[in-house]
Amino acid sequence: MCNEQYEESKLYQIRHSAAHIMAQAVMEMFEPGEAKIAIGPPIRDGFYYDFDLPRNLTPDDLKAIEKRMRQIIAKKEPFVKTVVSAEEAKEQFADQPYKLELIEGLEAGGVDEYGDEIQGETEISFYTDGEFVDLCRGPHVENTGEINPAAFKLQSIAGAYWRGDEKNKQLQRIYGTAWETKEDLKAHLKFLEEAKRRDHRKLGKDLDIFTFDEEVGPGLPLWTARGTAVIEAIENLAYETERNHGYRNVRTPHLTKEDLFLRSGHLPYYADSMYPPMEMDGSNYYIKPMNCPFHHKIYNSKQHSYRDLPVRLGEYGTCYRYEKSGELFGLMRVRSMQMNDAHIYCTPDQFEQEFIDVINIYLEYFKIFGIEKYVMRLSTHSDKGLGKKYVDNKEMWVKTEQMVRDAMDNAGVPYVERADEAAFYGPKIDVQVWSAIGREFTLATNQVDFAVPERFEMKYTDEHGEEQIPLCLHRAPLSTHERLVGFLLEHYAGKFPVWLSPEHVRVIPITDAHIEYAKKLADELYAAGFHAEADLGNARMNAKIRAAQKMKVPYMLVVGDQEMADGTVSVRNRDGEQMNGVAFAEFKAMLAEKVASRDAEL
RNA sequence: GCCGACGUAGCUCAGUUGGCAGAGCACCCGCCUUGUAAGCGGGAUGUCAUGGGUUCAACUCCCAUCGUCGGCUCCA
Repeated sequence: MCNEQYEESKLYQIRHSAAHIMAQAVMEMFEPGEAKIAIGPPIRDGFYYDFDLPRNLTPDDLKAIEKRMRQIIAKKEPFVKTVVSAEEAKEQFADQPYKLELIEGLEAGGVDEYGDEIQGETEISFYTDGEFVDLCRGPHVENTGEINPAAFKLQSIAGAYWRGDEKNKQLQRIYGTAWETKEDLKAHLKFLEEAKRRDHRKLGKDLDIFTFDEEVGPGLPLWTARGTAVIEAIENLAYETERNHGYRNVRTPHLTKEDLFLRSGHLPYYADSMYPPMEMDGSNYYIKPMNCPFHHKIYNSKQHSYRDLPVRLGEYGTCYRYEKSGELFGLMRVRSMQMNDAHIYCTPDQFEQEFIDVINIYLEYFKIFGIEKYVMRLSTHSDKGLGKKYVDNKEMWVKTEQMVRDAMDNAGVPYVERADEAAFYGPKIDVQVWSAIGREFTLATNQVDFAVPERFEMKYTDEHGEEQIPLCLHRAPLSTHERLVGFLLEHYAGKFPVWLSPEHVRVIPITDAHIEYAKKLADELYAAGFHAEADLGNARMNAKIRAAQKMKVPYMLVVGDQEMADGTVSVRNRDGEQMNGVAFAEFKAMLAEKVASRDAEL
């Protein structure tokens, strides 16, 4: 459901009304004037309300609040709208500082009670149900009885900064979910359970892809042999694709003197998210949080003619960023990451083609991975951020943003624009994707950099023999290994296509008599470059098949007397399809073709 | 970093008012010699996250630290 439809739906009113009823129930828990209320909008699947309370809420409180909400619902109190003047509003909420701030915002105009910009006349209104009055533009259901008492549930308590600013006071937020029917609620809770099963953190453990260890440190994943197999398949794809698009690979160190990051301009902006420096021989050395400046130095290591451009330097570089502890999230936000990085140096004339070529690389990858739902987002600067978040050069911002728009429009690639989301050195196209369980991620990025080439004094000689400054593109179509594998685990629910699979094939002997043969086949497959294992454990064949199924191994080779006698295998795929009497050489050839083709089907 | 919850075997989890640390799966051993999603029997498995404290006695109560999770903030 798109936003506009949602905002006009009954469900939206139900959730909005449930938020009011919840606030009412919370207010009743405290002495008059003790509980301060902030805002409480509907959100996807539910609603929340923010409170400033004399004590912290506990999970037990949620049960009591739910109970009280059901009592309010039973009263069938009508929701009544009253349009008031700013003065009346201030009088009503004299002891509610957050509401007063909102009213002042409404009075000043241009901003609604959630801080979003609004157009047209600002009308201040109340919604009243029973004893409870809230500053609200509505709409709501007719009366509290329209909320199904069996179709809502309070879910969690969280801290949330007033107006989303960490300099402000942190409020207590209660999240709830509300639906029209009990069945809808049950379905939603079931979906949440299902999402847990498809969570990359669980799948990563079950499928033995990666692990974290407290002694190693938070946000520092360890890739197992199986995980590394997946990563290497991705790297092969990247190297092959980039080769086809004219990239050259480079390699750079993990450490550098601070001078480099001072020149790049990163240090003043990002020192907080870098690991602290190591002092050595009178210099401060930093572990690299990005690869860019190294590539710039490689560009600068020799002269360039316009005839050499574009120069495209690629590297799967490992970077380290000190993400704040609360920001870490499985493989999706980590402190060590290997980026599918590359920098393209080109003339302004070449910009459009280069930019679109990067977009085309995305599209190639999305096709291979079967990623159908994505949104390209053009992130632009904001004037208020100039000189702070953004390089202070408005002319270049406006110019490069238009260059990106033109490139996207001319290529016919749809995108949305979002202001105040750019990198500090230029506008960018981020690609948002959604995993199978609905989680949104920025996967790929394609960034224009008009600032750094000048800082690094990068040059090329044009056809008139004059020195020019190139443009730079930063791009990471496959994101980082960490984020991509995390995403793909959820995207495929662990059922990797054969070419990406951590284990292509598992050989299963039927009895002890076939162990040697099974081992021989697995060794031969491994030597031929496949990820092959033999299950030689003390268990029945059926149990071994079950184990392989649970690991989502695409192919199982079951071998017994028959197969040993005639040099064949019984091929079973993870969809349960079975082919008996396949010559081993034939299977090997089929697997080789399957892996090379990157075919999604078994 | 902030608010809150949680941390017991490799995994998933139980553990009563403070009184001998448990189950299933996995693992190891044995039996069976098996034909496409769990054969049977036996066995080993713990710094109850870490460090303090209270107590005759702490997995259990208190404090601190570390880590994870749900959010907020952030994501070059």
